[in-house]
Amino acid sequence: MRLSTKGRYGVTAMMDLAIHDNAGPVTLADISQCQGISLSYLEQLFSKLRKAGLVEGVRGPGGGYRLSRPSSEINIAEIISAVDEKVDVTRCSKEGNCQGGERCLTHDLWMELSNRLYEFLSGISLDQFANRPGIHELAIQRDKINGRFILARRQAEVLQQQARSIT
Amino acid sequence: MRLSTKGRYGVTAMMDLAIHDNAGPVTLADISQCQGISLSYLEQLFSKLRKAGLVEGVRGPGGGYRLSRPSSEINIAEIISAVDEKVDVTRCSKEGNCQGGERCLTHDLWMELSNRLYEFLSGISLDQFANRPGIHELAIQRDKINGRFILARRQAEVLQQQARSIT
DNA sequence: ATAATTTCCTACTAAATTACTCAGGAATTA
DNA sequence: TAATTCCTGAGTAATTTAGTAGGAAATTAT
Repeated sequence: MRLSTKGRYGVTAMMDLAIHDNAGPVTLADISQCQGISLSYLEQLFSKLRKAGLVEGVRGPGGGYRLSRPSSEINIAEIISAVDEKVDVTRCSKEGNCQGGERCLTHDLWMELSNRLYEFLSGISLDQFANRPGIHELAIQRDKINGRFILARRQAEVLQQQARSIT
Repeated sequence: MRLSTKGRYGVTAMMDLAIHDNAGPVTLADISQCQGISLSYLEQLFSKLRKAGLVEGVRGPGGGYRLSRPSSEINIAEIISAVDEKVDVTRCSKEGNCQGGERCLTHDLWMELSNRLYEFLSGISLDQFANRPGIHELAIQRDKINGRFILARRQAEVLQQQARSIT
């Protein structure tokens, strides 16, 4: 059993979006800098996440990515199977050359196992991790260290809009 | 998330041992032929299974492998982590360059997730699959098709011993 | 004693996957 | 118009997977 870096990156990045969800879109440049993942690689991963309908991209300055659903409605299984290829079951299903029922036997075994695995992972939602006590504070603290002022930026935008409405 | 062929082969082969457990050691040649896995590759996998204390090898004619514990005391997690390398957690633990607590955050996330995953898989024992209704009959039927007379062979041995004890 | 059968061990290799880099295009905002 | 961001595709080095090859050591049957 292997939890590939691909899947890890995917979930970690989605965690990041979940934490900064109320503060506007998150840029891949920020995630790249904070987590030490190459920007282009992140772009490829997010291309898959977007195609799976998990995130939405916003182009242009001030843009970035945001979750397309609330984090309580996104589970780990979805993320991993969007980014990684799906768990593939026995050869049997591909080649279809079941010999005397034997192949079908192990086929069923793996079907059941991967189903149960999927069920298990889909029972864990993103917000279950993102909303754990103390995490938000930690995230803000870390953002400051990494020179990532997403919340401050958001606040500045709000103030600018207020200023505009006055003039 | 990927369930590598390595892990699949491992579990499938162990299933085979579990099913034929009461009929003496199972040769890798039999498994190789039945499941279409290369013999040398199986040998490598079983080397790992043996080092993990899951199977015992018996050399010479009539030899093979047998489970070193009853199949009810062997679980899927053990097999997979014996054959596959272990689930590795974030880079953090390796390089130890946690920046401002951020890396440690995702580290904890993955630790928890992989722990839960491991717990889940270790809750599924080998005999849970091997002793499902109808499987034993299917296995015997399949063995005949593949020219695999392990039960017959065992019976012959018993008869020979009886014959010897008479003379 | 010899031959056959099996595990056991090590080193090599082709194919696939992973984790990137690079080079640019398209949309949006300042 | 310039800057910023997403978006796309093509290429690439390192690693892993899945398998070959060749043999040594232990055991049993003849």
